[in-house]
Amino acid sequence: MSSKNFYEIPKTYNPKDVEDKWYQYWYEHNLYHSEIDENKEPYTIVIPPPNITGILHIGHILNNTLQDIYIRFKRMKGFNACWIPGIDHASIATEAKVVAMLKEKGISKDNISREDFLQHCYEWKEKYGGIIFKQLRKLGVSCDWQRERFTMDIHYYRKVIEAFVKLYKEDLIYRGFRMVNWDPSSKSAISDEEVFYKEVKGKLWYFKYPVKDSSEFVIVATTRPETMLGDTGIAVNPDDERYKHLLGKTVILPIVGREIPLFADEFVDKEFGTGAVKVTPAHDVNDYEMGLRHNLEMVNIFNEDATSNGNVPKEFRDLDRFDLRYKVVVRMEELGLLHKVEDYTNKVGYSQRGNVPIEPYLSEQWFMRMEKLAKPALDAVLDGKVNFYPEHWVKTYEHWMANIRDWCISRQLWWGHRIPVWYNKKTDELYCEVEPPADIENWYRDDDVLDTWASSWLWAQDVFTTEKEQNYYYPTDLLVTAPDIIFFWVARMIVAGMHFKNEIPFRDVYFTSTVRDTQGRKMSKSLGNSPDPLDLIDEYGADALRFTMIYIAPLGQDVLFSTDKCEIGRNFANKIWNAGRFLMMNTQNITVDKELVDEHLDFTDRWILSRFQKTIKQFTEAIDDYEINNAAKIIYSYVWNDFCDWYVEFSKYRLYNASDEVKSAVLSRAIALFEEMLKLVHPFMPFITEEIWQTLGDRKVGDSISVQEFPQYYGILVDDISENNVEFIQNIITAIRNIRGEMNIPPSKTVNVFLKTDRINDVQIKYIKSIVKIDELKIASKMQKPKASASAVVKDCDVFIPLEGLIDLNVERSRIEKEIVRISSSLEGVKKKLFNEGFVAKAPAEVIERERTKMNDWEKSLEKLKVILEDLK
RNA sequence: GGGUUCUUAGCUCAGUUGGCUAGAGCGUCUGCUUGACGUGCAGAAGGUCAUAGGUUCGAGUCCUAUAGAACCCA
Repeated sequence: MSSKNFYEIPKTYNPKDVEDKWYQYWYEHNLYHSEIDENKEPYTIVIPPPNITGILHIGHILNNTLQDIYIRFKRMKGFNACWIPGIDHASIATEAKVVAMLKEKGISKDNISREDFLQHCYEWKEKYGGIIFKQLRKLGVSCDWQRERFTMDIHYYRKVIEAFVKLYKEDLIYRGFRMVNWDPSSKSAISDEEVFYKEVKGKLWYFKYPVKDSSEFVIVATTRPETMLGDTGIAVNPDDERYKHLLGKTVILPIVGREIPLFADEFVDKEFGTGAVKVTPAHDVNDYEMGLRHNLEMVNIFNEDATSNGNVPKEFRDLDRFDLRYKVVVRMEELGLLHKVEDYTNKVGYSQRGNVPIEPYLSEQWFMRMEKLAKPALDAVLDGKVNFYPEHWVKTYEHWMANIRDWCISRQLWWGHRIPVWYNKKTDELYCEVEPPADIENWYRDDDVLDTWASSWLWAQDVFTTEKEQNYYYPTDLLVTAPDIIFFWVARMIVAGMHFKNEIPFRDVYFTSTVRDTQGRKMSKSLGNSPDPLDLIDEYGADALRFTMIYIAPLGQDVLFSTDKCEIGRNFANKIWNAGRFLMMNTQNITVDKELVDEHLDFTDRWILSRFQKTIKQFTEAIDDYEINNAAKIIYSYVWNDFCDWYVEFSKYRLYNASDEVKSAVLSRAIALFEEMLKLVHPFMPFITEEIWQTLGDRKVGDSISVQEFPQYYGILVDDISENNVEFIQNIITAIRNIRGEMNIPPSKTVNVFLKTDRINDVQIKYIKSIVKIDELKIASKMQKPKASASAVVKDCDVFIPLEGLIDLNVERSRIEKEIVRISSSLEGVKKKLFNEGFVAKAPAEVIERERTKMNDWEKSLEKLKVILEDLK
């Protein structure tokens, strides 16, 4: 967009021509690299590291646009802005992908060594791990690419291991044989947080268990008949009269033939089923607790993949748990012991990763003691050292932290940070250190790796590799993330920060909206309702997508997204483009210095300067308060309404009529203001603002709008008198347009306008005439309403348009009547207030004053309108 | 079952410590090849702020209850 070739500037903005070009430029000139600079205050963001298995989805767009807006804004504000990108090794997800990939090649994980398997994982990471960042570059993110990190980097890996060793030595990590959530698909334990509950329509089977030495049966109800093979007791509520006579007796477990006790336990709900429940301590959390209380045998009937093992009768072995269920039910029916079957809906725990029902399973695992660790992390948030936006997440956080349970951190996987524990082959002695034991041949190492979240919890601190860097950049300033990982990641990062560094990891946390489709459903691959962000960028441009997302995503609310909403951003980009196009067009035959010159300043100039100052202030405050979509609306409205609709239109009068000297001053100022405006827009729309900025002046190689100083607010430029003067003519212009519209006066037709006012000046008159087509403009402080004219009453001015032959008296009468009704009802409200003694006595003086002014204005208007109406009769 | 949030124009949402003549975008209707832009310009229609009480001079805003929706935890 250079002044030399205006006629080549396309009428519509085409992002494809510019976006990749400028990203390349920023990258080549290394504009977003940060180094320690003691003279500058740092502003730091660490990216929530995407999984190496992930691809870009619409949620990433929102999340990363927000981060980019803050980092660009702060950079322009003069901070040493540092945004650290990186990726997560995603232990369980990646291992599943690699296993599947190997399977396709005919390789089984069981047949290759751990080292070979890890080699495949690293190859996978090299191949796919970077994809998401290539995609993010299309979005324009201003990360510091020299600082890209990976959770398995040597430095980071070591930090994770050191943390484990430290916690072990502090007795905050222990090993134990416990019931855990078992994922049979990955054959690994998972944490409580990785389980989600699904409502499943199933059955409730009623089995008859014969009481020993009796003809009686006890009927138990169960949703999981297959587990009966592992039953070791029957429990009833101690208050249940139905079973009191059976307490202390034993029952013969059908199929198996095991003799199991019938006992009483408070836990049993008399209302559920028959009031008697089978107890399977090895395969149910509650039964496990009961088993411990009553010293029951624990019979594990499953292998790691949830097929039946050798602890069940021969013919039931090696069956998948669902086949086993079928077979048990059939056998019970054959035995005449199936009492009845009911439909039953219950909630079943599923593995988040494998999407299969989890199996409560007894195994040896590593756990982190959370209670003590959680306390300082909870306080940090409650005391406001860490701030959540929106604030209401504090309660969720508090609830979780206050009821926290020990965290199962071991995973039976290979890909990840291997637990730094060795066992002595002879003595079983346990050795936990960062470095292996010296006599390594006498030891074998724990096979397990750590839960991925037990590595990423150090992200905010250990992406900085030296102490000096940590001291400078840490704590970071802002974390932008989705609320669904508040426990997984946010909470644990605060725990890690407080424990290892005695310092918060970040000051502010921005929880993003959930992106949904227009029917309110979450975007998901399986629903196919998730548009590919790259397609959107291709169709609308990255700037348009960024702006749209922010514009429709208020803090703390879900956002309903659809492809066509991108038009908001695309149209806005086009508007900016054309405002620039207009200004450049006018530089064709005139010399301009593109400065905010003082020469030939009139009230419209002072008005836009004032409006711009207020916009800077409101915009900056909105960003500081994390009201980011409000900031988008503020800049949108300034650009579109103030700058384009009014200021540009005002400027045409002088650009087309005035002397070269005046033209030059007007244009200089307009361009300078436009350039300042671009800086406000830049954090939202980096590409188009760079494109226009670069061509608006002669820039040095390597210079960029993204490193210019952000516009400052100067209160001295706020000018309420000029704003009032512009509002005055805006009201008059709007009134004239309204009459023309409602009276169906064709645009080709010029009209005469009479203004009854005593406050208008010559300059204002010229602007009015240039904007609305007027033949004759007659102004007087005293005048009679001309015959057959349409009228409007605005503040300080009556507008009359003589319309001999064009006026429809009925239309005009109803216009005026409508206006009378509108004002009357408002006036009534104000009068009610002012005649209320309580109001006058108790309301603040300024409020009363405001109401009085309103009443006076409306009374005057009403009076005039009534006279006008009378005249029409 | 416990917790959090929401209910304002046809749709999606603003509305900051109560002072409102309740706003915006999209959509709808009318007119417009006006020398930046039809991805545009101008004008218009459209709301008893979920319901019922309460506090207050004054409630979309605060409190209580009810109804409905969403999410999180068990």
